Amino acid sequence: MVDKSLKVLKDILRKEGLRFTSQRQSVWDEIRGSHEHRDAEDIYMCIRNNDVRVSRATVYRTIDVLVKNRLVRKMEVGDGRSRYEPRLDDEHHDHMICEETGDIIEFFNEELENLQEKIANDHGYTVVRHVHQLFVKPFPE
Amino acid sequence: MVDKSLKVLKDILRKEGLRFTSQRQSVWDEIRGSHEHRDAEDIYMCIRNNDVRVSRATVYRTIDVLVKNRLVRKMEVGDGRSRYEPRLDDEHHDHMICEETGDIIEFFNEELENLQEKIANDHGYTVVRHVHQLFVKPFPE
DNA sequence: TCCTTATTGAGATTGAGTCTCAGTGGAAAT
DNA sequence: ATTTCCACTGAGACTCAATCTCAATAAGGA
Repeated sequence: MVDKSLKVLKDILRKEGLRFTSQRQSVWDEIRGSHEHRDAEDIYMCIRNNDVRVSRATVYRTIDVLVKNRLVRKMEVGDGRSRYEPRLDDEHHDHMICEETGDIIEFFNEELENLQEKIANDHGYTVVRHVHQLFVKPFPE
Repeated sequence: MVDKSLKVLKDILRKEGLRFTSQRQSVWDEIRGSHEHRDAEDIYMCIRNNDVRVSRATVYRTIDVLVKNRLVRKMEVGDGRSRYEPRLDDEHHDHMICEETGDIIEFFNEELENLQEKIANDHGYTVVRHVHQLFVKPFPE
């Protein structure tokens, strides 16, 4: 598990002609280790709390590499801070954000995906990626 | 047309207990006058170029009022600058953003809207608002 | 081990957006 | 029309996430 993820990272760095460093490993480990949707500062602080020396700049730089290589997904919730989540398995999902509790629920709907592609096609395009967020509230009762 | 939009603005300001000022009128006129998706700096500069004295702070403050009162829709494209568009008629639409040309195409699909609500309902929520953006590219050839 | 050069960290910088506060002006009351 | 109150404005300071700079460090191939 750990070794496999490590290999994934090393392979990507090699492919990109980048060096494997302990900082890059720490950032990847930190993001991979939880499925929450975390911001860069949180990731940075958690790494530091584990007594690993790393700078904010390196955290941001490493995240960029991970996002570009699809190991991490970047998302905006609307408060100015980007959130990150690992994407070990390549399954895709969208997000439902509760405006009352801040909870983030993941969902996936095949029909929705197909509909999107159809709409794009109708306009002469094909979908490269998409952002779909439902800002919701619990049913009254 | 102009008078009607002006009345809409005045009504909202009155409702909110706010005063009608020439700056607020300028900001509303500027946004209302084009259907493009513009950022605050662009709106600010265009007003200044029309020889109207207004500050960035006032542009931001006025946009907030307009957004809160649903005269203007705010959207993020992912580059850190919010974009704004007028919503005179209350029709809703989503956006398709071409990653090659930067073109922004508006679209609306009833089926999509219903599907979203259904998905939220299945999780015990109701949709308050949503963000749906398709980042697309033209079909090859 | 040596050597090249990518990487790092500390801190400066950027840039969108917000805040402060003294001066201005809208508009209600007279 | 004048007064009076207090919301509004502008200039610029400030915030905060994210990026950049550059001297020092450390991969990792030879």
